[in-house]
Amino acid sequence: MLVARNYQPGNLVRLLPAPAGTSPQPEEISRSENWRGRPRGCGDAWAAIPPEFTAAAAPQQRRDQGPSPANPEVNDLLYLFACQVEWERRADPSAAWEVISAARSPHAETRAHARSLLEHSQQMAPQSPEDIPTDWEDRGSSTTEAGMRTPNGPEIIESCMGCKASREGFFCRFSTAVVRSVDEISHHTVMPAGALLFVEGQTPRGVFVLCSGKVKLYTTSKEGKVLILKQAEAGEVLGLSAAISGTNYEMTAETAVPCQLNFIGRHDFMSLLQNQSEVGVHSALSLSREFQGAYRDIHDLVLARSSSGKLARLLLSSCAPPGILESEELHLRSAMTHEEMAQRIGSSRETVTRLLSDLKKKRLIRLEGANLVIRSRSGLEALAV
Amino acid sequence: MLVARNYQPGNLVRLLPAPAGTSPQPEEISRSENWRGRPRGCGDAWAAIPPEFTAAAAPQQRRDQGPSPANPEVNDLLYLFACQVEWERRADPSAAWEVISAARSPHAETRAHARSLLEHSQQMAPQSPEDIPTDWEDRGSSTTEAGMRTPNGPEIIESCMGCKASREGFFCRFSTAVVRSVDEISHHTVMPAGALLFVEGQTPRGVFVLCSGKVKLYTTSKEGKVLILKQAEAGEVLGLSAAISGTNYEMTAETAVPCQLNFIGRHDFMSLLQNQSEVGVHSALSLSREFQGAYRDIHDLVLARSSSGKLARLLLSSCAPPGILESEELHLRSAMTHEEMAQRIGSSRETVTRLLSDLKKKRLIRLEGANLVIRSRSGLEALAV
DNA sequence: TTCAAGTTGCCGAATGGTCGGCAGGCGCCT
DNA sequence: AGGCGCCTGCCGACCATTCGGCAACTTGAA
Repeated sequence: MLVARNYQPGNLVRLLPAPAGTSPQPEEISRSENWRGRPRGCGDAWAAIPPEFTAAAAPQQRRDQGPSPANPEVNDLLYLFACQVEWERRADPSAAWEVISAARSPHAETRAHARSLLEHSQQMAPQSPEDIPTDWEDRGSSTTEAGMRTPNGPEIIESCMGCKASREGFFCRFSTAVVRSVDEISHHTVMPAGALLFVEGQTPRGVFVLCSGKVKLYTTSKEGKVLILKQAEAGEVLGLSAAISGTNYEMTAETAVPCQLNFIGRHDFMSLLQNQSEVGVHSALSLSREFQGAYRDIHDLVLARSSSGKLARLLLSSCAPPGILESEELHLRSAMTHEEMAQRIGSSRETVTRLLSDLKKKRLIRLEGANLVIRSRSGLEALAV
Repeated sequence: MLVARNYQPGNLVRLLPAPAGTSPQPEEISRSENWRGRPRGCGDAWAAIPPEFTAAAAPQQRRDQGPSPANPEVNDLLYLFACQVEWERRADPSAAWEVISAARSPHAETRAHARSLLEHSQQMAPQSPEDIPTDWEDRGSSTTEAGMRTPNGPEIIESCMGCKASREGFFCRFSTAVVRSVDEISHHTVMPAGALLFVEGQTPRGVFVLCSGKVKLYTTSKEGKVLILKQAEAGEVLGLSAAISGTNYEMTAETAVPCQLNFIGRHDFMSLLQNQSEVGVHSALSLSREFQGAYRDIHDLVLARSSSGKLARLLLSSCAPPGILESEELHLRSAMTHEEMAQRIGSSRETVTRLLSDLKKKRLIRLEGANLVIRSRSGLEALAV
């Protein structure tokens, strides 16, 4: 079983199979290693690529990019590919981090490319946790706050047996005997915000039970456009459908806040599923809920006549659930940027900005500093159709 | 167990809970009873409504329709509502048929309204098969070919035990013991094309195993716009997620061709699910596949930059799977109308027509009478991104 | 404090899609 | 055969959305 580890704030942690394949294991990348405009944190990766590989890279990039003559980004893309090759050939984690970092680049094209590299590179069999590279922790030391150990993080769950977090409706609400079996095959981990649990297109390695925290689930189009499908809450399972059906992950899972997670390898999970009917029932129930949610999303996203309805629905759904004691005014500490809202409703940043100012003009919403106030809940509901 | 029944060709059969609630059971409506412009088949339903109910209907309609003064359809909508009331008050199936018929009306508004009525009316508990109204079969006698018994229909499956249809990958591919349990709680039925198995928004009554045939699954927006989500093939289960999670059906299931179906009531199914881990595994597997398909659809439908890509993908997916011996030219006996294509890609008929003529101009496709020939598979694939 | 990056707001131009309508053609029913 | 309804194809107009770019502002890091 993996030990729960804590990371320094200010670092990005990535869960990746190591180059030779590995059970999910956290790796870090300094946030100051900004992707665009040449790497700072691991500038040697580029130089380390043998010439024959960089040469081979060129046509590969061209094919992916299509005919884009005089592309100013071609060097960056070449660099990315080189990192990828380096990562696979030499098991160099710094090269991997480079690619991962690029996958979050603000530039759609770069993002799309990095993701496609990630997708193809991670198709490896899981490996035992013992093979964690010894230098993964050293990476953190280059940042300012190296070595700090979760100053005020949540309580760490070491075992499912005495778990306080599990509540009614949680996937892991099994009978004691089953919890024990689950615990035996579990890998407990803590992830900071921004960690990638799995990437769209990867072969499934297993399932993640989200003990606490929130995880963003999204897909990316070929052009790099992002669609946020849902935000998973504590008690949900992630990657279940891919693990069960054996097909590639259909989306990417990224922690939105620091999370407690419990990883179960696919093989272990499947045998549990076959032997304990309770697990099957819970899985079927979780999948059913997810499925219904997915179809509700399709309905809302595809059949909506305009974006304004989708935006209104998004605003309503991101504030507290409609209790009886709700007044018309609803405050929501919207940490969402316009960009993120756009990604949730399958639209563009521009449209969201325009629609929000429309709503402000119509006095349906109001801005109070960083957070948004719904002035007329019923008005929004009318818009949401 | 319900007896497998056969119906006359040329009739529409609807699976409905009878007004007092019933186990799913087929009812018929003559295709010649065209909905719009006043009922022919059951014109008495309108007259039968007591005045106080038709009066009450008016504000109800207004609320649903919003401010639409001088609406020429308001009479039709009133009539629909009256049928609905009649159906519920007097258990008059002919009134129910009227509503159902309207749900397939070519007019979006009428359709939307009828569906909303259906949704709310069918929220009743299932009832035993013995309560089949005695006159349901008489209805068929008003049509030209009354009494005919499947002249050339498929072989009728009476029991799962000796079932020849079940193949590898079918949901019902259980071990012999489980098949026997399933068989005991199964209701075997045959449905002609156009039967509604369940309607979006209904409370789940159970699951349908599709033994043979094809079933269209779709959702409808408030405005009556239809989105065809998928076409289920033999061996799939329908309504699984709703039955398991207990939430309302998230879509409507309508047979596209005559189908052999096997209905299992929700209560029976759930106890089977809890007792037989095999059933849980199969359910989880089916749900996983459906789920992945749903997310693939979201990805394709929402993230596509334009409709042309979606249309190209639709054309490619509706011809034979890409075998190795495929030439560039692919014939597909497209029984799809432009309207239906539009509903599959979440677009409008107009757009599909225009895109198809574009494709013809670009010599990527060709029309050979009723069916469509793909002249350049690779060209389409390039479009499909 | 200063700089850099990200976020927001706004503009005009372009585009792709929808709406509504109309006419021709085809097949089905009477 | 005639009539009817549905499907197709096409038109112009309109609309929402997107794109690209730019400037002001906020925020966090150096």
